[in-house]
Amino acid sequence: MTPIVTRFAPSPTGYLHAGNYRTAVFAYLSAKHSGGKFIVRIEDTDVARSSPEYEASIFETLTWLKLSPDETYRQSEHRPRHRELLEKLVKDDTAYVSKETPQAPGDREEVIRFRNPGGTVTFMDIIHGEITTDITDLGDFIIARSFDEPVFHFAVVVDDADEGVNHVIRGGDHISNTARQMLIQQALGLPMLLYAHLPLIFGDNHKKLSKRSGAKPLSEYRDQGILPEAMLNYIAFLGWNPGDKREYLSREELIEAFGLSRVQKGSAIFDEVKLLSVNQHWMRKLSDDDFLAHLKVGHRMSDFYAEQLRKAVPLLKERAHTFAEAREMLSGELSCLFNESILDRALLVAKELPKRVGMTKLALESLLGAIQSLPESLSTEAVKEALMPLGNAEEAKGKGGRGAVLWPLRYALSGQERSPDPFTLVAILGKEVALARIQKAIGILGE
RNA sequence: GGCCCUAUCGUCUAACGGUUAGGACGCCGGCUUUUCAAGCCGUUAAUCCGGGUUCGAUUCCCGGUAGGGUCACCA
Repeated sequence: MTPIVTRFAPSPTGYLHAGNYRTAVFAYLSAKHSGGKFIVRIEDTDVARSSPEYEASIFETLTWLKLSPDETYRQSEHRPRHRELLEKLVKDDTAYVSKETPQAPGDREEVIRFRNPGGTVTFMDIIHGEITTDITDLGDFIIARSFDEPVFHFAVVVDDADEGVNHVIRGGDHISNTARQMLIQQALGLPMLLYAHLPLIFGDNHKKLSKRSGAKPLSEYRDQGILPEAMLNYIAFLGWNPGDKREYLSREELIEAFGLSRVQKGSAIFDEVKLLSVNQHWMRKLSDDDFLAHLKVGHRMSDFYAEQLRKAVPLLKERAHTFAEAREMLSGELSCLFNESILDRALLVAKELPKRVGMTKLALESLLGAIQSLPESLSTEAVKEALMPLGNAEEAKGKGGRGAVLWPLRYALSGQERSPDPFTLVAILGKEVALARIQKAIGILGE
């Protein structure tokens, strides 16, 4: 297979969103799969709208997502070359300087127009097959505002040729631009390119994802704690699949499996819920150390906190879909692992009081003994083994069943309606803390 | 509106012209260490419509419908 040299060509007029990113991903994957080149070219021909801030943010996001380009260019750096070819076209009379009546602010009195030969242009699209466009009603389209200010269509064609691009992989919204670009290309005697117009990605509103329609900047997903692996995996599967049953592929596996031939024709809707589940998958694959690093909780923490945090990692992996969510859990449903003053007397009493304070107290007291005789280093399994008999005994008696002892235990330890199961709590809290909390609960019940 | 593109469960998708139309995510239900989460099991749910071609169309062709894209001195 011939190596694919392609480019991702964002204009620095906004941040990257999932729509842009997906084009970048498919281009990147195509290039890497074939052993070719992935070029990033900043299309900043529109000086008025471009900004260095956006350019920086684009590269920053690309770096986060690990889509490193083999080469990068800035279109404005090619002005002299654009001018040279613009002059050539005018000299050949395939383009001409045209007097204009400005229609809008910023419009020039003179622009360069391409002589439209009329008729139709047909090209073979890798994804869609043959596409024919009628160019007659395009008229003599503008290719530059002046010799030093080429318009997108012109600059793209020239740059692609100069950079050795052989495949144009871009969003389907460019289909109608292709004909005029090919016209310029032919006039310049440049080599033909292969085109792959990707189906668009829609938002919930079933419209093309765009800044305007409120597509989130990718940086927001980063801040939310979405992993680059997850983003890549999810996006790659929007409009493509490997042809087998696999759903979770790493970067390397994606590069290996990717091919434009399996790209979907129809557009797809970006589904955050699915993204979340893909992210959870990748979070779980992280080592505990890496997980902790991604969690980014305060650098200065007590030894106790650090130790508890480490023990909480398996619980977080089990529960959280993002790192932001994990952080919330740390101060919410998992706070009982860190905070000493979690017992809420009102709740404890309210839940158990009306009928069976006595029973609850008894259950807690028997638990006390059982935990006392536990070894110092605890595993959830060992705790369960030691404490379950108490629950089973209760079960045999009927009435409240295991819940009659398990629920008070869990509640005495967590002080919360929702928490990890009681055995895990004992194991993570340790004997000393567990005993203290149960004592305290007994005290409250005794009042 | 002109031109162009597209059309399988709610969503992402699979299916050499022959399958009980499969999977994943979500939803719903059940089980489990009477919570939450996770896990396991299960249920629900789709070939847009109409014509062809064919022994046989999700699949090929045409028409319709619907959705989308594009019609800049933005990219």
